[in-house]
Amino acid sequence: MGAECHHTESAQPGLEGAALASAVAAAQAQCERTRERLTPPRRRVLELLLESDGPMKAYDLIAAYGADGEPAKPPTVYRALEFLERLGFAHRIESLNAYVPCRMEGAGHRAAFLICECCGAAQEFEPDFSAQFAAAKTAGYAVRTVTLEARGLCPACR
Amino acid sequence: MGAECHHTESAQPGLEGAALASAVAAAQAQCERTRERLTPPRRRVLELLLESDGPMKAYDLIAAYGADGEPAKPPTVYRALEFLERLGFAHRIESLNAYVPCRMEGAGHRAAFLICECCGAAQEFEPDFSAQFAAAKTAGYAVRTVTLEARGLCPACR
DNA sequence: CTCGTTATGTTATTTCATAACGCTGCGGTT
DNA sequence: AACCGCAGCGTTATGAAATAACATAACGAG
Repeated sequence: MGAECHHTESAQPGLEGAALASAVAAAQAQCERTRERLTPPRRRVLELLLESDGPMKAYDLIAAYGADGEPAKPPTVYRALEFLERLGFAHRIESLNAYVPCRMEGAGHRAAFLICECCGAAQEFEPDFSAQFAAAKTAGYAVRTVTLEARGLCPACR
Repeated sequence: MGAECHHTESAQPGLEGAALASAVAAAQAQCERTRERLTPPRRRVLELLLESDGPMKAYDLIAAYGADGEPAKPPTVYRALEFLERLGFAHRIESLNAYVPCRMEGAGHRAAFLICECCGAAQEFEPDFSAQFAAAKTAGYAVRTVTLEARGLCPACR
C-alpha cells in the first residue's frame, strides 16, 4: 500500500489482537450456521486479509501465508479466496487483481469500491442500482452480479 | 465466444467489408482532428476488435495479428490497446481480461457493460452515476473513472 | 538537417491463475 | 464398526496475462 504517497495514517488500518480474533470468530460462527467449514487455510487467508492495511495481491498472500516464512502453494490460496468470496467474507477487486476482506455487515450484499489511486486504499460501499439496470431488464437481461469500481483520490490524498 | 451456448446468431456480429472500412476511417478522421496517429499496429488491432463477434483476449489479438498467420509480439498489441483505450476506441473489460471496440457514439463517455455468462457477448451501455457517488463526493472523494460490469444472461440466452 | 519526441521491434521476465492427480478426513448409511 | 461418497488439501506442472528494459526508426518543429 501507499506506493505512491507518504501519508502516515492508513485509511483502513488492519485488525490486530482482539479485534482480529473477534472478526475471525464471527466468520467461524457464520460458517457453523450454514454448515460451511472454516478450515485452516481458509482461516489463515482470512486473517491475512483482515490484518492488512489495504488490498492484497494473491501472491502477497502466498508469500505471507506461513507463520515461519514458508510460502503457500498458489492453489492453496486461490482455493481459500474462492471460498471466502463465495461466503461474502472477501471480495476481489478486478481492476487491481487484489483482494480485500468484506467490511460490510451481513452477507449476500453487493460490493462496490472507491479506490484511491494515490494511497491504494479501497473503501467498500453499498451501491444503489435501483435505476441503473431498469432499461436492461426491460430489454430482457437478467442481471446476476455487478462489479462497480470507482477510481480517484480519497479525502486524505487530495 | 459462445463457449457455453450454441445460439447461431451472434448478439454483436463483427463488422466486415464496407462497414469495417467506414469504422476505421471514422477513427482515422478523429485521430487527425486531435493530432493523434493511427499507426499500422494501432489500426490493425482496431480492425481485429471491430471484426470480432465479441470480446477478444489480448493473446487472441496477438495470435490473429499477422495477415499471414504470424503472431505479434505482446508489447505491440498491449501498446496498441493502451492507445485505443486512451482515445476511447476500445474498452477493457476487467472481469474478462478482454477488450471490445467502443460501440457508442462520441468519445470521452463512460463505458459500462452487460456481459452474458452464456454466450459471452458484452453489450455496452451508458451508465448513469448521477446519484451513485453523491455520498462519496460529500465525503471528499474525487472520482476520476468508474468501471461498471454487470453479469447475467442476455435475452437470447434466457 | 538536427534535435527532441513518439512509436516500434525485440528479448526476456514477471505476475496472475488454473489443470490434473492422488491422498486425507469428515459425515452419513447400514 | 465398516463402508462409501465427497469436500478439501497437497503437490507438480503449466498456462495465460502483462510488463521491463533497451535498441532502432519515424515524425515534426525549429
